[in-house]
Amino acid sequence: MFKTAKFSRISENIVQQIRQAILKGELRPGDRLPSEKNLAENFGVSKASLREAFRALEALGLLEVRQGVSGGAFIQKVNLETTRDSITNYIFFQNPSIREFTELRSIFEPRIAEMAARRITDEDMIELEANLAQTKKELDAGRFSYELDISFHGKIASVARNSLICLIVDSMQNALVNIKQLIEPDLNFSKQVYLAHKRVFNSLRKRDPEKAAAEMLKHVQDVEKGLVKFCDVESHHLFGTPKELENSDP
Amino acid sequence: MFKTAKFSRISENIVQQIRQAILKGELRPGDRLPSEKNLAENFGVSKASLREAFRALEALGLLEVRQGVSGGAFIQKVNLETTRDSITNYIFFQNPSIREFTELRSIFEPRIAEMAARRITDEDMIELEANLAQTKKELDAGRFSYELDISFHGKIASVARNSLICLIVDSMQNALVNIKQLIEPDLNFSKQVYLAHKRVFNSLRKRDPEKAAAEMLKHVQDVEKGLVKFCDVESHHLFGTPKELENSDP
DNA sequence: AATATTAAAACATCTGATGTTTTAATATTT
DNA sequence: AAATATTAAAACATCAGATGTTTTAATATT
Repeated sequence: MFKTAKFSRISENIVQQIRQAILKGELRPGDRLPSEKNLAENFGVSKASLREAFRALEALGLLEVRQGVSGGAFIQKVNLETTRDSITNYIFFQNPSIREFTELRSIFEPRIAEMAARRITDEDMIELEANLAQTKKELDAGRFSYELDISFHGKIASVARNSLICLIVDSMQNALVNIKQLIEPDLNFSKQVYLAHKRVFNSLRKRDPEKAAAEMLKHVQDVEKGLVKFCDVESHHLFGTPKELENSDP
Repeated sequence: MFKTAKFSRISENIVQQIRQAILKGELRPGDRLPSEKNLAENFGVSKASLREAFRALEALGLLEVRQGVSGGAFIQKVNLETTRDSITNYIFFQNPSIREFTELRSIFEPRIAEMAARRITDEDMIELEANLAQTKKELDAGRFSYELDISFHGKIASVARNSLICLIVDSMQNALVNIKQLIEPDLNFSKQVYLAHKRVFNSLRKRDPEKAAAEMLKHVQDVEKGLVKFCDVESHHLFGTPKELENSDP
């Protein structure tokens, strides 16, 4: 099934062969690879090298290795979390300004809200309402839940019925959490977010695309203002000033 | 510097410790970790386990390991390619419909063109012009270059001066290539793309945001029509029908 | 000063032994 | 017969140590 490993690093060669087999459709989610011992023999490499390849494939989200008698290496569908984490890593080093961030969100969040207003079902509304109720509860207890914030935007994205959009929204939201968690949660800010979410929801309930888009745009822009206020006002960057991230030799 | 490794899989534990150290700013791009031997001793693990962790970190784009006397494990900035490949993997399994794809591109490509029209410099124009000239040359030779297509959209995204937008455009464009390469390049389609790019460029040159947005929207929608025509019209999915991707037991 | 040689640092790979997890199969009990 | 407990084997996890390869800084030579 596989060619003998050659070229530079063996594990990398194996990773590429398996990734290609997946992209070509020869290996599919759920498929189990032969046992370490057998596969190492097939590839003509040692167990150690094969295991290094497995760790890389796991990091990419393409493989899951389980112990036990019915265990082994199973091909996996790459999931949202893996992809989002990769994007978060990238954004961390890119260290975009809050302006860049808001610019992007201003582009797609209103459009998503618009789409959601057209496509929302009664079940979706129930879920969003539950989210708002929970958020209110947290707020009354003096807390702000990042999970609920992510989940609100994520739910709207999912109502738009577009998996690509879901990925982007989730990733951006996730990156935002990384900054928000560094800030002491300001209760007034939290309340503003809650009220904005509520206004968006009301527009969705009325199935009013234009209003939904307008409310969402305002929300995104208000969040930016909040972020700029809390963050290092000099830098306006999410993960510290660019200078701090420059390379240093001790 | 590092705690002794505990919990489930040792390599995963090490990956998390190093990733956290990076996100906390304790490790920065260019930093060199101690040698395999020393670091394994520090962590209290075997060389094999440490190497597995290294392979995972390399897959995530966070580390580069080099051989030789001045070699070692160096922390890296996660680059665009790594992130884009991760997104491509996700999109492969998600297998979005061409409609979803176009829907997303319709949202941001026009806005990007609009931004580019406001921010474009003379140097940018020269680069775009060179891209068009090359595309024309290829076209006259009866060829169509995916690289040039990617590069055109990528360049406009870069003119918008927003790294997040660059990532998204590049990723989507990259995923599109995966499908386009499966299709025999239709010369008429190629020519349409070229002419559309030219119209977008002309709007940018005139620094006319509205026109640029309108031309770009039309281009994206025309590309969809082309894709739908070439692809399996039944499925309208980029990577084969969803049925084909279902799990199978041989 | 330029070039060739060399030696050492650091990773790359392999082998084989031992330990741990998981579960299917079996045995036992109720 | 059904529920429960036991067991054994499959498969991965980890380790230790030997050997090989790459790369380059240091040295020697021209």
